[in-house]
Amino acid sequence: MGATQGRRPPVMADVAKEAGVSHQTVSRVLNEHPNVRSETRARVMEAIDKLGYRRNLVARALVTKHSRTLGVVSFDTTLYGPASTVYGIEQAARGAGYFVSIVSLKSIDKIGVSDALDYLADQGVDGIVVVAPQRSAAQALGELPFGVPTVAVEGGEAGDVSVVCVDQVRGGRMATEHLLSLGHETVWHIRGPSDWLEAEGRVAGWRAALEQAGRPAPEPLAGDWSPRSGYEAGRSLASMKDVTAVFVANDQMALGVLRAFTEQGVKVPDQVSVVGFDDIPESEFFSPPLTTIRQDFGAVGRHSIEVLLRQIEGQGSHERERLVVPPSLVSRASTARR
Amino acid sequence: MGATQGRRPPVMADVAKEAGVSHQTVSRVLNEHPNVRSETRARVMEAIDKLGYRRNLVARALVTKHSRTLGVVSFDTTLYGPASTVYGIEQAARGAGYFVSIVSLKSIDKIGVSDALDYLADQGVDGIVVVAPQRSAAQALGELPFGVPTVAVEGGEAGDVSVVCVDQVRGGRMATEHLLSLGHETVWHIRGPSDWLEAEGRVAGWRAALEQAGRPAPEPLAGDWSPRSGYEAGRSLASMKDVTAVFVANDQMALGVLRAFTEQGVKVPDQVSVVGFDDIPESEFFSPPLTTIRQDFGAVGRHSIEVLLRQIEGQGSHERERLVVPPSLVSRASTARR
DNA sequence: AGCGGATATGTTAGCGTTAACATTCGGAGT
DNA sequence: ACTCCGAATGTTAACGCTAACATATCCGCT
Repeated sequence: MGATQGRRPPVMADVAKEAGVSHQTVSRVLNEHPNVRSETRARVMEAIDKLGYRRNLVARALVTKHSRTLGVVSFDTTLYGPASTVYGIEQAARGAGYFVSIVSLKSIDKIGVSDALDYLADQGVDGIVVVAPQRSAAQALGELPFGVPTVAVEGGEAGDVSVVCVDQVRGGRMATEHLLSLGHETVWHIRGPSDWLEAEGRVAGWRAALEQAGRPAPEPLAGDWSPRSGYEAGRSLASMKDVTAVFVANDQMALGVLRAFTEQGVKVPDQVSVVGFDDIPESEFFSPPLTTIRQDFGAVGRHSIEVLLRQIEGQGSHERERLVVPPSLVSRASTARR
Repeated sequence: MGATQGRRPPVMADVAKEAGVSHQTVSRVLNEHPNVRSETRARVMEAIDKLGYRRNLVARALVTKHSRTLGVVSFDTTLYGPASTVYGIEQAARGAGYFVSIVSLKSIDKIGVSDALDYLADQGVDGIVVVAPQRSAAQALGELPFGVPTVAVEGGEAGDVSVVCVDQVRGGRMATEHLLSLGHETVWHIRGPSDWLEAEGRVAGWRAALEQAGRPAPEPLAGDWSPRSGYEAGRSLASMKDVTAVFVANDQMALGVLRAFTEQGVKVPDQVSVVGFDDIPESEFFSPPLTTIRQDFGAVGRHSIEVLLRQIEGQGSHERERLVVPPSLVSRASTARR
């Protein structure tokens, strides 16, 4: 007995005593303050090692008012797109020395997003990235809590915040132009849900490409991103005679389309060419391997963190940025010359 | 001038003054302490509303020593399995009033996991879930930081921690028995990487089922979970005459196998039956739709949080638990009677 | 009236860190 | 030798909250 060396983890004062300095000097060593004699520094480091001291980041956050934690709000991180984006965000954030706190929403309505933002703001995050691919989510960004810097990913013209997104319109255009360049008369489209900004963008690009080429735009078929909805749209398409090219708004639905065509004896790409969107890892091994538009989710994640950190660190400047990542065409065997 | 009503967010003392009570009473209201007159409570609530007060969780964490944050360490959350598990964890944690801080590792080596654990421990998390599907990751759980409660998901016989996992052996057995019951003489296997516990378990189940039926076990083919590796293994298999049934260790590789068989003119399920593992959303729309073993990732996530919270809240009890989630067979069109 | 014991509130003292200011010390400059 | 300055260190006071203890206040009971 005697010494109060309980199981309590050591604090700065313990290290200070061990090293024979004041706790403030320990703090200086930890924060790499220049004005510390290197001999003192060594002594402190030794004491830290000996005691197994770890600085208490909570106490630090209380006084500095920076938690070095970023919040991420996303929708269904089970899907490849959101999962990849969040992954990119997390990697970039950690690289910059920030923790990442995640909130995955089940349904992404305005209330859900607002709640999530409040929740994160309460926790004291230094900034927030909202992966807001739906219009309703983007709208929720209007009322942000208490000046927490925020960036929207895929957020369209979201409220008053910076946005990082993939150029969906351009992607839709690329897919369509690729098919037209192969000699197809026109291109059908299976679109995503109407409240998704990405779906809108892809439709717009598709329509623009057709218009520019002076081709008629058939009525787009509605899907919900799921393979099943693609399958159902595919069955409709299979029964029509004049369909030779289809641009499907994502790879999962394209898989459903391929399945439907296979069942109906429609040969891809001999009779119909198909282009998807996303380039999920499976696409290369569909039957046939799918031509698709690749989105660089990793880049989106990285950029969103860059923009956010710029906003956090450069306190004053309130200019909202808008960063657009270009998609790219990955040509495989599901498309052929007419 | 005069009043110091700057842009500074209000603190408890401000609310207290506004309501004409002490800050402690405000604290009691916030923490739903019973001994507060309902009239006082109302007055405090009103003041909170009026000032737009939000309690500072960092300060709270400093004094209570509980951050109400859980850490999650995972490997490549881009993959469907990990992504789904993490999603389940996050939902369950938030439901229980905890924040979730995520660290996604690129390569899951022992050092990576150790670093991640340190990192989270520094941040002051109340508990940690490690999604440790690789042996090397599970080993890193041996040296845990400073008594932070920890649960391993898919962690095998991980060090000294509780484990929640899917019964991989049983899954492998189910897949194999299903094929044998359809009249196949034996079942080939395309396995996952050897340092993955899940891969091992599935191999073991497959082997056990064959042994029990007194059938010869062919040498398993090696894969790395990717569709490409499945494709390559599939090409080998396609060139052999006596292959009529294949159990593939995950759905992505199974997709590659189907692709290879299609290319080689091998009909599934007429000539060869194929069973996968995971039941990813795409499997139902492969050509043909894939028979597979479903893992309930959501349940795994939920259970891991339950176990972890039990460990956090019931401080004393150190019994490590082991919770096994059963898989289930999803029968589709890629398997047929011999 | 007086007392015990809930019930409601206030006061004080930290939690472990950094910021701000105070102090000491060793030289360079005159 | 003396001043002055900057480098190195120490001391004190927050940060915003909860825990623990202290102080009313009210009620029923003898």
